[in-house]
Amino acid sequence: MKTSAGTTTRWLTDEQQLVWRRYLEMQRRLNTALERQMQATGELSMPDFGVLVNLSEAEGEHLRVTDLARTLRWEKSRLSHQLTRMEKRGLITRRSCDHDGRGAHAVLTPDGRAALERVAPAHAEQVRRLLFDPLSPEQLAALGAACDAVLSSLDDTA
Amino acid sequence: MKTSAGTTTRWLTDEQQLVWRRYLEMQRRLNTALERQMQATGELSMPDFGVLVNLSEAEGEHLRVTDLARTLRWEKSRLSHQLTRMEKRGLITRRSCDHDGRGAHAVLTPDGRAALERVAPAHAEQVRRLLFDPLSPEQLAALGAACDAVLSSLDDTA
DNA sequence: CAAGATTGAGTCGTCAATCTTT
DNA sequence: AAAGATTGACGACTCAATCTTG
Repeated sequence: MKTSAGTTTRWLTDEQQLVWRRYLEMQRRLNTALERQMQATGELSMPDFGVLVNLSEAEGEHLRVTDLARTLRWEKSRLSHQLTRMEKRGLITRRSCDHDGRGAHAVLTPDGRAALERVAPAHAEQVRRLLFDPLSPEQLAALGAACDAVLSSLDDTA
Repeated sequence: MKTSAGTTTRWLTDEQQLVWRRYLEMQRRLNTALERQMQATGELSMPDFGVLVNLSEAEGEHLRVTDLARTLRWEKSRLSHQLTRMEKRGLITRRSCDHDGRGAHAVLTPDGRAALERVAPAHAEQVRRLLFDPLSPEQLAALGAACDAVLSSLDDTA
């Protein structure tokens, strides 16, 4: 785009511009591909999958909603909506908390666990194939370092 | 997650797992931060911004809907919905095409251009600050190379 | 029938408001 | 009042269906 007059904005360099657009495109196409396959192999969305993974890794396959929200770094309302949709489909149930009248637990159902196991292998394969296979070990390390650098900078700001 | 028995799935290595989760988190938090600032400084979303940038860069500040969809690599229906919302807010208008009765053009309005110019400097600053400032030149190059590698692999598959 | 484009239904996500329990 | 959680309204995206013109 063209710049407006009289400002001292520091724009992106040409290389940064290019990388930024490529990054956005990669992100979107990767997401689309993953979403589509997950939908096809097990009628799950990526958010569904994230919730199911976390519950399956938890002791007793259940978690307090707050803890789950913190682990996923999701907003409470987003998680609540998500759990409502997943409950409607029988992937999880909600159970009230013993020691805290305000609290609630999300519990993995057998159906939820089954869906997860149905989907997980193909998902792992696809992530490997689409993201990691194309990367050299150095590029993998660089990507990891880049994520870390950006995340800690985000932590400082926000 | 735990693996089911009897399969030969090749899972991700520990390092890949870690990078993948960090990548997902970076992606989401970066998007959230950018969306929020764009909303705050100019009542625009990232998709709005993408459309406005492309129109502003086009000859005469208008594009055929098909061309715009191809440039953005968006599905037609997504773009159509997006244009409807933007038209309702006065950021663009639609004009029918002279030489093809089926065609339509999306045209940047003065309001749309104003919104773009209002938002662009802070957006560029933020992308630089959140993504590029934390990266060394080597990391920038590596990220670019990683995007290219993944994208060309996606091109081969899809 | 192909291509260009729009529409409708359904899911996902955010924000602000709400309700309950501590 | 603060913490835990839910709800409603609205924007964003996908898929399938539709409409119109070539």
